[in-house]
Amino acid sequence: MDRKVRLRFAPSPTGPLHMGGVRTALYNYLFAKKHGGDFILRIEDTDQTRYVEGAEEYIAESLKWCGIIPNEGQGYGGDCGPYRQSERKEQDLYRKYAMQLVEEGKAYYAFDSAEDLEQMRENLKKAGVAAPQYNAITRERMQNSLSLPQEEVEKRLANGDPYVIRIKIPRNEEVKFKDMVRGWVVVHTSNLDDKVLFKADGMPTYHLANIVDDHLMEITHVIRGEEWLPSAPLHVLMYEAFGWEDTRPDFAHLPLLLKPNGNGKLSKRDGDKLGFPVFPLEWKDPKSGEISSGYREKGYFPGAFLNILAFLGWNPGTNQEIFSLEELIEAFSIERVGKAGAKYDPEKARWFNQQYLRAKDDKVIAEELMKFEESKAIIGDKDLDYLAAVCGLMKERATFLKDIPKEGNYFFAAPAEYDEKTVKKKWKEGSAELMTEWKSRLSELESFDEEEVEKEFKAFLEEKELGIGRVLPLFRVLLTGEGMGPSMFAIAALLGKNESLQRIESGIEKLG
RNA sequence: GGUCCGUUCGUCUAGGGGUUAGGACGCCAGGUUUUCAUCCUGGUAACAGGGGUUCGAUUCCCCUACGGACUGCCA
Repeated sequence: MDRKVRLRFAPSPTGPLHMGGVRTALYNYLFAKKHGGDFILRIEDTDQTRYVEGAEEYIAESLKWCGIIPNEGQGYGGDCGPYRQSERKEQDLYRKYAMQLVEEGKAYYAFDSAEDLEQMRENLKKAGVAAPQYNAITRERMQNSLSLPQEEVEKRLANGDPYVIRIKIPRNEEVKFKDMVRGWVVVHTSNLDDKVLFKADGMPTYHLANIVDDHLMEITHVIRGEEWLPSAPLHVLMYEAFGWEDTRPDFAHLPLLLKPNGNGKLSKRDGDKLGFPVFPLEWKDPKSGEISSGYREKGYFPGAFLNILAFLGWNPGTNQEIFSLEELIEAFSIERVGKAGAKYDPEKARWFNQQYLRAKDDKVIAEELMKFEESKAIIGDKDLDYLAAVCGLMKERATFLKDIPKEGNYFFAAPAEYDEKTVKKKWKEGSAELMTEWKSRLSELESFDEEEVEKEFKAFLEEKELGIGRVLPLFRVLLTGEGMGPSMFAIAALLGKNESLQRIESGIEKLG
């Protein structure tokens, strides 16, 4: 087979995409790009009852922010559209395929109501059956085109009685397929039930829509979460029923993302409870108005976010950990995806972002910083060059972009208060005089750059016969209000002569 | 309950029949630094348990335990 590699990401717009979903999208994207293939975005909105306002837009925006750009699909065009399943349904596409299976005896009509089904399950449970199924045995007692006389079926159909179409799972067969990450998986058909393929509302279920669309869109590889593993045998059976086994995509089921502490998979609820986002972008629930934080708003770089995600379940087999998207494409291979669930570690996520921050150009950081309103409020009208210089000094000690103006607020305004601990420890009798003297020394300086200030300071120390620890903290606290920070001489130089002198003066006044 | 999937330092993981079981995050200690951070050096810490197979098993097989997913006219 030398078909063109084509992968799709097929989320359903039932809420914001969470980080596990983004990882699935990423792996699909990486695999596609690695093999020179297509990456398609398809919207699986066959459940009208679960439609959530804004969710589809959220998905699109999230992928854009991450830089996972489909080259085909909803919002991107292509020859296999529409890419929204609710629109494909309009063409009666899915009904046609479901009917094909009915006509071939591989699927059947079922007329049972929700109550009937509930009743059946309850009865079976009472009888000691732990997992009641609609299957080869129970369907005999239900109302369907396999159990009812043909005239009755035709009558009901003609009558317009609501019905669904169920797949007729073959008896006593082994379903076998080779998962790209797990190897051979074998399931006996006696454990499978007659899943609904086509719903009473005229919509296909996930299973039907998924298989039909993957086939029509010529998908070659399906990479999805482990939660789909149990229904993979059903899908294999469906490809066989349709006679599409030759072009059936290969499957890969990804390990789940687990919550950092305790057990269970990472859920939407965990994030803000445990102090980290689970969503790429901030999300406001349209109904409850509840806000969930996002990586973007928290200050993560999209590249760092992707890097974090890539390493949750995959590794390159080398010691390299920092990968650009291009490098990920180059290095990715599905064989190196692990089988076990990965606990998400927010600490390591922060480390990744720190690495990205450090590697970035000061000017780029400065520009990106201006995108955050809260940062802009601190920065004020300072120009970009100044801001870039601040970033240069601060980025080594920051994890997020926004830390820079927050922790370096003294670059933008004179300190309003002075670090208590430092003042208590260092500001003593004679400190005011000492600093006044230092101030006059500074005022005589002709060029006020880092080297000059440092040279002058050293000379001052020597004259006074004082240790650096006696004087520098005073200088720092007057200029910044802090007891720690980057090089004092660089700070002074950046603030400039006037501002520095002024701060010393007003500081001395306040501290006495 | 049933079916399926999984199990190497606290976490992400490499490795794989004979290794001092490697790296990264975190943590700890030391060095550098005016301070904090960075940076450097070092340290802490793991093959779930039990049976096989084998000269030898963490690696292969089986069982147990534990964890997870699924078990909807949801996806």
